[in-house]
Amino acid sequence: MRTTIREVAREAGVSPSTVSRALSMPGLVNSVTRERVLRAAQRLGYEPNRAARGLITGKTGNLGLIVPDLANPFFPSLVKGVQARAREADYAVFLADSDEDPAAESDLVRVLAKQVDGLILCSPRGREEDILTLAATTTLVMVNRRFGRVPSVVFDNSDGIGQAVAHLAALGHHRVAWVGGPRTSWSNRDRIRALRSATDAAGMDLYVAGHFPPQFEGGVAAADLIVASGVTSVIAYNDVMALGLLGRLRDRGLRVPQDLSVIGIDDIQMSSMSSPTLTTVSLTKEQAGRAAVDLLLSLLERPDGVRKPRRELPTQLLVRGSTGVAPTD
Amino acid sequence: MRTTIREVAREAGVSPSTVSRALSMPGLVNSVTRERVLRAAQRLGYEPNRAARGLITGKTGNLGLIVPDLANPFFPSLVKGVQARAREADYAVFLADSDEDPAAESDLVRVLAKQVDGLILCSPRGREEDILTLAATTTLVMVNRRFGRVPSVVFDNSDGIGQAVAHLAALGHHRVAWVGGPRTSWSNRDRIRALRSATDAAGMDLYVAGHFPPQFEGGVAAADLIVASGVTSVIAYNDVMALGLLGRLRDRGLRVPQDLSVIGIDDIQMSSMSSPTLTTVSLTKEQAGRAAVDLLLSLLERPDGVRKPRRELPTQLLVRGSTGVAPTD
DNA sequence: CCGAAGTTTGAAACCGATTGCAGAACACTG
DNA sequence: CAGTGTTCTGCAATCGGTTTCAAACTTCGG
Repeated sequence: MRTTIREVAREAGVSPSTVSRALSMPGLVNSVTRERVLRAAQRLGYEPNRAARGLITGKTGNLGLIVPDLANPFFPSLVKGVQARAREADYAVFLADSDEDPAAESDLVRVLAKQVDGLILCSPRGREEDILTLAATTTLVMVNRRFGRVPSVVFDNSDGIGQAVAHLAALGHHRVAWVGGPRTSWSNRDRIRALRSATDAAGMDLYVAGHFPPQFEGGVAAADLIVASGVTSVIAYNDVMALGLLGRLRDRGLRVPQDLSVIGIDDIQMSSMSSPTLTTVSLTKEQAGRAAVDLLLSLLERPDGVRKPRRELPTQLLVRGSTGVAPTD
Repeated sequence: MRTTIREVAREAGVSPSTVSRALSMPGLVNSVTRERVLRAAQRLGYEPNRAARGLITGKTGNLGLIVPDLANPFFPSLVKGVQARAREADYAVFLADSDEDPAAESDLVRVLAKQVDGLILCSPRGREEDILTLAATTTLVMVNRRFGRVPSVVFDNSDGIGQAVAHLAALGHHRVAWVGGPRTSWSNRDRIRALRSATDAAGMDLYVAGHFPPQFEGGVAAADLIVASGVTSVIAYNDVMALGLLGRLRDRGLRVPQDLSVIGIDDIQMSSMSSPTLTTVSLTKEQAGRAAVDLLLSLLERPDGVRKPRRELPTQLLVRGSTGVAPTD
């Protein structure tokens, strides 16, 4: 049986109220009494019961995190960041994986929302109105998506993709292809917009290969289109797809980067392990997790007066082995 | 403000006690009353407050899951399984990542243990006595490790590795190397034991290349030892290491599987995407997550009388592109 | 038709904390 | 020394459920 506040009170010779105050509003209790209480609590190994506290304060001390697919290597890093930051702030994290299923997602959200103080939601494809409804009743932060006044943490795709295009231009490339992710994904739209303006500015030709599932197979599927299009360089929606691309290109006997330069986005672990290693726009995924928690916590503290309910995280091109000078042909 | 049991009671014209009973012990209340209560609850969208319920029942309805490193592709699958099964049983899951740090781990455990009904622990390297102490005060299930009477879910390494050795033997290999994982990891010890008895039985020579970190770099580091040892085949502690091995072998100009056959263990996604694709001992990771939850829930129901507090999951060799007939030389 | 047994229901206590309110103790002012 | 503030502490109510206990009402056998 766990020790209760009453036992601590008895041990310290004070009332439970005093114990409660000594622990959570130390200023309100005489310093010698406080000392006595703290020692008693220490001696008995007392830790307040969160459920009981939550019952009266209305706070649970928990955060919820919903991701579409943990198997996608982007998310574990994010989760780690959320986890770590939440722990520092003494919050515990409920994790839910919606398996890319919007229906499951809204169920999860509904169940989870009741048990947490706030939610972090990665829902690249959920309907905007659903999210708005949710945001009206729950404190939430979106990751990797932005619309309306919903607080969010996103990456500065523009900057990273700008760097990538500049890198390709510097290597003498004039034609670049885009291997797109899911049509409905916010970040896919954001990235292609960024890419368009970068290639326009650099005077490069852009070939858009359309939309593919954001998995290895998606990259494989896109490869032949890319080759046929006659570009000398390609940027993929994410690293996993870029790796699929590399695999298929190798199978077809094309050399990367001699024949074709390839750039991914994300900087997942595997991208430094492929051969050639993958040049990629690195996203600070753990940072994003931490930032989302920070934002959420400040929203919980003062629901209205948060200066910047939208955070944008830096991105950085990492040049590795999959990009090289354009073929002279 | 959420609707409380009292509002439902008023709406249905009964007392709160009756509402409580109608919902959680339906047999104890008259069927027409029950109907009325259920309809009222429905109408008001009532959902019991878990904290309040937990306060009196002593149950939280939550499970805790502690993994050493989410970035290791083995774990996301496990987490998904745990998640999915827990949701079916109407439990929520607290996830904690200990970052491979045993000290952090015991902190996490202590914090988490108070907020959950039971814990699932993946702690390949934690001290046995710590885990035993913990098991004495908390209902817990270990995954991928087994000792004492602590309930556990493990894989049948023996079978899978037996299949791998038989496969190699059938291809004409007589010498096989083992690329070991962390010295202190339980599954590493279990696997090498299984491998020893399989190679002995098959009359094959076994070269043990020692211990390496269970990451890509570990496989890279082991590669040259393997080559120098003159074996024709190699089994790695896990897929990530096997991929590292493949990478380094390619860099050195060796052909897989013509010069050397490589087998991994885990069947992570990436292993079907490498080139060559990786022959591997497939572990049913999601199954393991589900099994751990099942075991945990049955332990919670009847703390003593669980027939089999240790579950062993099947393993299956998947033959892909990285194994072939032994070089004739 | 009465008493015993069985059903249903509600009142009230309780889980373990927090907090509004009021009284006690003490210091300070005039 | 009375009067007025401060500071500190305890009582009791409260959060939203569950559960014990007993009362009220049925049902049934004799």
